[in-house]
Amino acid sequence: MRNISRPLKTGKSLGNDDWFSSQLLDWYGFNKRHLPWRETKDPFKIWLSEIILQQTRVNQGMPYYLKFIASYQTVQDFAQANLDDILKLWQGLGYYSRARNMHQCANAVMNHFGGNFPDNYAELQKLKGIGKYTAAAIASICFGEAVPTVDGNVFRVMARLFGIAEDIAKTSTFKVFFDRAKTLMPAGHSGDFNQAMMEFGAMICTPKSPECATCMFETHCFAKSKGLIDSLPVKSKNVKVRHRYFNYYVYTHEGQVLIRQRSEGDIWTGLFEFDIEETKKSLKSSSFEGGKLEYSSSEMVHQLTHQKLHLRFHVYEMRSQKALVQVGEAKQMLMVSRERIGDYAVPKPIELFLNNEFCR
DNA sequence: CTCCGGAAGG
DNA sequence: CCTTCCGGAG
Repeated sequence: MRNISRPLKTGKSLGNDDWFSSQLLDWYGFNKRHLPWRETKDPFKIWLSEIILQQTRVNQGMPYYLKFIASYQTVQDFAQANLDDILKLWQGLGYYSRARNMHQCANAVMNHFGGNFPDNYAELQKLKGIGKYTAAAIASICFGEAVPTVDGNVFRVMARLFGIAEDIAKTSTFKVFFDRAKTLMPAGHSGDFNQAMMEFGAMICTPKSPECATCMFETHCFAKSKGLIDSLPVKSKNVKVRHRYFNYYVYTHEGQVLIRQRSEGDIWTGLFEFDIEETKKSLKSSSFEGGKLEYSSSEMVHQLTHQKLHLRFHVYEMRSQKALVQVGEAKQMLMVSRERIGDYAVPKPIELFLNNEFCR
């Protein structure tokens, strides 16, 4: 990438008229990454990319964006798709409610807006999965509306440059950043300005070890001059991790296996898994008497922000096909062949088990 | 291990 | 206002 950071003219201050935005847009023009969703203003593609990029870095989201665009060219295609197929494409990306909300959103666009996304900030926010951030992204990029996208990057860039020390975890702080960002937006360039702010936060003003040496705002940056780079933005946190113990029972017979779709109200809604017994304390050794225990895996740990999952897999070989069918009916499970498990969306640790231990 | 991050639901 | 939803990077 070219480094086009330029020294600042003297006598200018950040946030003064459009000096800040012209510097930022200049930097963006030379240094932006050329990403597929930056080649279009199609609301469907912008919507898709923005939902994928929520809580997800570009490098991780890219293959998913390409898969989705290859499978669904329009919001109509997406709306008509089967939710299970969408979840399968989404597998591994996390926060699966995003995929379910997208399906609802696409159907609302078809049924209430004639297949066209609404063209403004307020209406966009009425759609499932579209909040203030995504509505601002679509409204500014696709329709030129002057609304700022305040995401983690924007919080960080502005908190550091301007020395805004309000706690970004508090809801009320959002308006402080939103209003300030809006005053900085250059007329007629809201989409590029928003993308430039976020790109700058992702490439230069990063959470850890930002590239202050190549930053064109270095000499005017509040945090840099005060030595507060590592303490801005201010973000309170209250993380208490809950331990959970998932005992999985994998019932098999001659290449057939039983799986079940997870219901609402917990993690991994809509994804498939094996028969599960959740225990309070530690994992159980084994408990199923209906088949021959072939194998028990070692404990697998899967760390989420608020949960630490302890998983163990017990593989049982049933005596007969009939026995397997009976268990499946009793436990309301679906019988599939090992080769077809890949057609179903599964959580990350199940995918790891399948790839590393079960289907080898 | 810790940290990061939009939207929904309570 | 607070908590929950997920996986990857450092």
